[in-house]
Amino acid sequence: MPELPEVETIARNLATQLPGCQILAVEKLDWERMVETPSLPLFQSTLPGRCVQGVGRRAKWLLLLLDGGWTLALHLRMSGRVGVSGSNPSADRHTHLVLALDDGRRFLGFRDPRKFGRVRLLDAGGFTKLHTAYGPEPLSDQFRPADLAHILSTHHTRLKPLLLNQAVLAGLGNIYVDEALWLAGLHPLRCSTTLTFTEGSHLHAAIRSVLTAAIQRGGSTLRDYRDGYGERGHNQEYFSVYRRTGQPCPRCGTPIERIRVAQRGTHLCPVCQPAAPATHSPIHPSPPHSPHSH
DNA sequence: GGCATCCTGACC
DNA sequence: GGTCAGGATGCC
Repeated sequence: MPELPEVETIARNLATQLPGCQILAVEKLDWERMVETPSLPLFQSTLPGRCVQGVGRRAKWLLLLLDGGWTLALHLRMSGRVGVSGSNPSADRHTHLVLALDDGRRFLGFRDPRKFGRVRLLDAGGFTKLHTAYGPEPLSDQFRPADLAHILSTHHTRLKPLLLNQAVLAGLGNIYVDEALWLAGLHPLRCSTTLTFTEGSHLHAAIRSVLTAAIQRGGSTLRDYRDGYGERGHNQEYFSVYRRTGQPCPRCGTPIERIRVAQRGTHLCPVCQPAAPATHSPIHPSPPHSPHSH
């Protein structure tokens, strides 16, 4: 599920509700593999009594900044959902972590039907490691077109897998890569080193535009995603290509195509995003048949 | 790079 | 029954 805009939306919601709250108890934890670090006993014993001092986000991690220098980091992966509620969500079979807050009348719940979600309780060192494991934040003022140009020129890779790589650039997932590449008019299989500086600048602008608009619309809800209040996002109503196979391109009317790139469903306009030029010097002459049969 | 794997649920 | 799904990792 959540990519940068969804996690950012949740973080902003929780930032209005959680700071100042105390974690009373770990009310429920029934999927132990969810906790990556530290050991379960330490996780269970460290949380009670901690106060939430702030809420943030790094890449697709939701960060609850606690007193004592601890950070509770939540990764929602595909189907995770995090929210505060006034009733205890422990009875729900898909809610695997519940923290009782304050006097026990409010609860922070982490629901995840697919059980891919992960939780880490980090000390200051772990917090630093988390930050350095990821590439730049695309919406940061520090992220300039030249920074993307440097990324593109130093990786000899197709655009989509490159942009999905969190260590290279933080926060993009399958939806927003497809949308950004369409907006920039770039084919997902283009090799990053073939882009001109102008194309790279367009991609830089497209990434920021797509993410900013999605945050303004509260994220994209396909199925599981809800914001920190349990509300759906509505950015999915504005998709240009994502899951719009066969529907007209908003720019030129050509039916949107779906291909598979890096094992991910990938959506594009074959006219606005011209096919990838050769990524290597052509050792072999052109193939005898056009790859397009129609 | 490709592929399997971690899981459950929805849809055909 | 098979296929697909917003993510990430590990193993050729």
